[in-house]
Amino acid sequence: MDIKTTCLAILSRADASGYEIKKAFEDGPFSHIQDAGFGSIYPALSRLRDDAHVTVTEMPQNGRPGKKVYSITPAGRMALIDALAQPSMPDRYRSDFLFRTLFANLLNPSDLETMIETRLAELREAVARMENCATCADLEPGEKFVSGMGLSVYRAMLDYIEEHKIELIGASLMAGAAQ
Amino acid sequence: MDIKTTCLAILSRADASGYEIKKAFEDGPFSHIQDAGFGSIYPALSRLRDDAHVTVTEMPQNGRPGKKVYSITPAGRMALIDALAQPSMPDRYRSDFLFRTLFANLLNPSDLETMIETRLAELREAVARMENCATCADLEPGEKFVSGMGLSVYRAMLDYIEEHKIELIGASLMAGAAQ
DNA sequence: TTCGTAATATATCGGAACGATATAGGAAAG
DNA sequence: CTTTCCTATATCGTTCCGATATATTACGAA
Repeated sequence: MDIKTTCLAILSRADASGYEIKKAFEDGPFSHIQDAGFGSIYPALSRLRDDAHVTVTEMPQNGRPGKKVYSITPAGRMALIDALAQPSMPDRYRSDFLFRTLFANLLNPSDLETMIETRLAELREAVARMENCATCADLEPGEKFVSGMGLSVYRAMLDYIEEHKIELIGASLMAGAAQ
Repeated sequence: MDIKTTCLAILSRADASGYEIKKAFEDGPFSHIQDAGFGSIYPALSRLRDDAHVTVTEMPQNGRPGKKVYSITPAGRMALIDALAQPSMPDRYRSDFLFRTLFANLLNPSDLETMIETRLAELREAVARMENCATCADLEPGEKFVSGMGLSVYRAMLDYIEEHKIELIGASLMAGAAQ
């Protein structure tokens, strides 16, 4: 899914500025499954404007740099529907954390343990945040599905690490003793 | 984790050609957590050679374009250990599939169902492949940990989609009827 | 009060990475 | 016998992303 389509999709829900699109990637239901920085969003919006898939309305905001609100056009909506109907790219997961665990023998055990505990804390926080989500009751079906999937996956990771971390640390201790 | 470090890590296990490094990303224990194409690997190897972190031995292979076997140097090993000790980047997950489900209302129900069944088939195949893994018994601890985590996560996804797909398709049918 | 920090807001640059593609011989399959 | 697949290296253009620059408001701390 390229960034142009992603921006179009967000704009199909509501008009937004580049900044608000960025926020949608950070906080909203997209946060766990897509990401984009300003360096991707602004060029994408420019190209979408060139293609007449969005229009821009500049709103002078008393002093502050004028807020540029982007709106999807009918042509943009058609392009979006077309792009969404195409076969989807396979999911991609990149994990520095897991890559490092593969080379746990090159890490000293205390660093490894710190790394694991940090990850556990992050996962616990993510799970807690998603469980106590105030707006979770009145989400629309698609958002509920994605959010539920996220929670389910985070729980699986959390449980797995808690159950098996001891094996990993044990192996690291033995590797250190062998040297 | 940049590609240079990733290549170094693979070379720390065994000498390899660029092609073999690519295969390690496709088949090996790395396949689910890191990826790189030739367009990333070859420039990375060139830069590693410039930094004296690897050496190259060209093996003329009776006619075929000479195989270039890369070996990690002591300096490379130190750079690797240094890089592995640094705090890890947060995991990143990108899913076209889940992004599309967020916009299920823009898809027609039969396309949506096809998409979901395709994903279920992929997940079932991945789980089956990991369960019947011939070499799983004699994996080293780090590889066992990562592989087990992968299996656990794939199962969680599979179960979740099977349990909740009906809600998603139902919502899509209603959206179609409303139009 | 003044200072610093965070939030709002847009935008660009350079480098890293990726997909597609070119090249080429050997092996296996049809 | 010919097409396709596997081994193997390499580059090119596009896309992407992190870092950075700029500017104003607001709020709390020193």
